[in-house]
Amino acid sequence: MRHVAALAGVGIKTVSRVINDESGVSEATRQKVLNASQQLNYQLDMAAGSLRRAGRRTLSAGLLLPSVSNPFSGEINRAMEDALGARGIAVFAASLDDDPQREQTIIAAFLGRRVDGLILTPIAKSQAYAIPEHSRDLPMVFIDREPVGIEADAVVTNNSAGGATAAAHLLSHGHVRLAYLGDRTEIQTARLRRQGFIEELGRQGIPTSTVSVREDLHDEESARLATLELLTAADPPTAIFSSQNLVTFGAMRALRELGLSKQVALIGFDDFTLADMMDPGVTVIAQHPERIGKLAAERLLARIDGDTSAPHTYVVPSELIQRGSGEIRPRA
Amino acid sequence: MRHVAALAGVGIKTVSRVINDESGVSEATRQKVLNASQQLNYQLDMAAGSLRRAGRRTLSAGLLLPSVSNPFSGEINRAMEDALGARGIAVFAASLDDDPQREQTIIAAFLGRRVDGLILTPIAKSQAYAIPEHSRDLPMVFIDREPVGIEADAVVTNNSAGGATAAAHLLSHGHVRLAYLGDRTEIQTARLRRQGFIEELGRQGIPTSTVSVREDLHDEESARLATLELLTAADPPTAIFSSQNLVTFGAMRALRELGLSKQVALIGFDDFTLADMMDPGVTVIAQHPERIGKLAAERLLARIDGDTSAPHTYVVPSELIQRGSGEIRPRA
DNA sequence: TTGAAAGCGCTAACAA
DNA sequence: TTGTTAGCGCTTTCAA
Repeated sequence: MRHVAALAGVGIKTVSRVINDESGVSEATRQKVLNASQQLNYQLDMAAGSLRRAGRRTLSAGLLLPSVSNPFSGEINRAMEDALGARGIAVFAASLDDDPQREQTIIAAFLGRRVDGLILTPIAKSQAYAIPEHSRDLPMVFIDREPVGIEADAVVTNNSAGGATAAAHLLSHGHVRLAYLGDRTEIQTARLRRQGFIEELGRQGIPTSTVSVREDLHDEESARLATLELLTAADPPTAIFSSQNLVTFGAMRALRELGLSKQVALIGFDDFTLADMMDPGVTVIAQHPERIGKLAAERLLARIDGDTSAPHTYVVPSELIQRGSGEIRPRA
Repeated sequence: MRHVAALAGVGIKTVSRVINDESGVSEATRQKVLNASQQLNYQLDMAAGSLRRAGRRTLSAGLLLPSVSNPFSGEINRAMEDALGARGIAVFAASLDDDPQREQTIIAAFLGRRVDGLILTPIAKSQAYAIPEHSRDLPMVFIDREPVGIEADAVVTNNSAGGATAAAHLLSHGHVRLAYLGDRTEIQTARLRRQGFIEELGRQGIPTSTVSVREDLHDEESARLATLELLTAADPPTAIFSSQNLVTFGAMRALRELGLSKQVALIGFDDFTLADMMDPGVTVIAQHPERIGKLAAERLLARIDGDTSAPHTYVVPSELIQRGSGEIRPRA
């Protein structure tokens, strides 16, 4: 900037004014500065600027996701980028891998970079450790899961309603013996999906004893094995609700191995690519990651802009998408 | 930092030394400083530090991808995060959407944040515009496609070899009438895949006239329509090579609509989730995004560390994965 | 309309 | 082993 000022023959503050599009610069001076800055290929250093700027905005935000390589996270990441990018905010994304330790490490790394805000899927049992930062005015929005031990905005899918929808849908197709295949029970969303599913069954008079619940399934293989066991036992279920993508995949594999894909109903939580190309197409309770991401970004921007209203949890509805597997009726 | 120094009753430089783990601080002083910094919940401001630090490292890097929401990019993003994160480097990722305009805008945004390096999938016809930055010592590594108009490291899949492998595989299963379904021809990788495919056919004596080439397919629907046309015309191909994921999906849909999934061979470039669960399983030429990402990150780190050897293009081999669709033989 | 001076939080260079 | 001073590139404040 000094160099530009020298070349243009003006003061450094004038250059700053031109570069930042502030008013109060004559057109002639403006042109001189613009020329000089082009000649020198000048690039404003945002970090240096934010050091002094009121509010100290760095125009960057941190995004903590299960893993940037998972499609659900990818959609959220993209929605984030679009919404924040429109305001000139760049986003640091990082993967948590279900590791509470990482959660803290990454947050520290982002704080060190003085991000203007944080959007995160909480992993640790409690986010109370973040209270000092949050109350120090660092905007935070939680997504997918509500935070524990701290009051902050959150944007989540209506997990229990999704589970209930799945239950009602299967019941309406005549099933009585049902199974729930769930992820690790320490995961809040998994618990809510189960709860919604089981409660709806209860409301409709299905005794708990005829519902098989298998949990702590966190990958395809464990889900496949659990499904195999379930279906080869005495009095197997005629319908399965799987609480998550990988679990759904495992269940699909087991059904195929047993030749039961067209006999046993299946509803999976989470939509996935090519679900309609399976045979039968896979009925799912779809989440809307792009809406979640967009809404979370909007909340973050509002907080950055000074919104100090009470923290609120925003719920994005899930949606039943019928593709065949969920509409299979039990054999007579 | 001043506050910490005051509270600990030491000089500011001593605090700096402790926080940055420099040597030459007595254990007693160290503890005093550590205590004070914990009490104040002190967080080092990296941006301020890099302003003065020799080399001006910001410990951040920029990653430009087709879209953070696409699975291939997601894998690369993840590999990047792992490799760079191990060195304390945080990554800004951004989506290009095949828009050359965006490419420049985003690069400018990253330069303004003084990233230590840039990893990018080039979109624009030429990257010559980046020469000033690159020669000004900004490390850059190109991935997926080689840059044009600038000399820099690149990490790419062996696209033409992948195309040739597909051709050879189909020929070895007795096909004579083949079709190539390609993405936009201005995309370098698409051109290379076609070239490898066609050249291998030539080498094995297949006349060009028996090869149907349909290009400029950039989404599922256009690929589906092209495939339908191809298969319902006179003398249809008995084998299809599709140059990209979405194109493969479109071809799969068309084959299914016509009831030809088990009659017409299909090899797709790019692996995808559930490819083995299709009926038949889809044979693919798989790329290795995680290897590409890792290698690119390593090259970037080497450059950041001062490697000044001549730029080089690294080739990551693709891999044929047989799952059934590519092993279908033509009807007698 | 323009610019000089101070200072953001930190590290380099040097002095004690 | 410790501390002081200068200054990184910018914006703020205030004066011209």
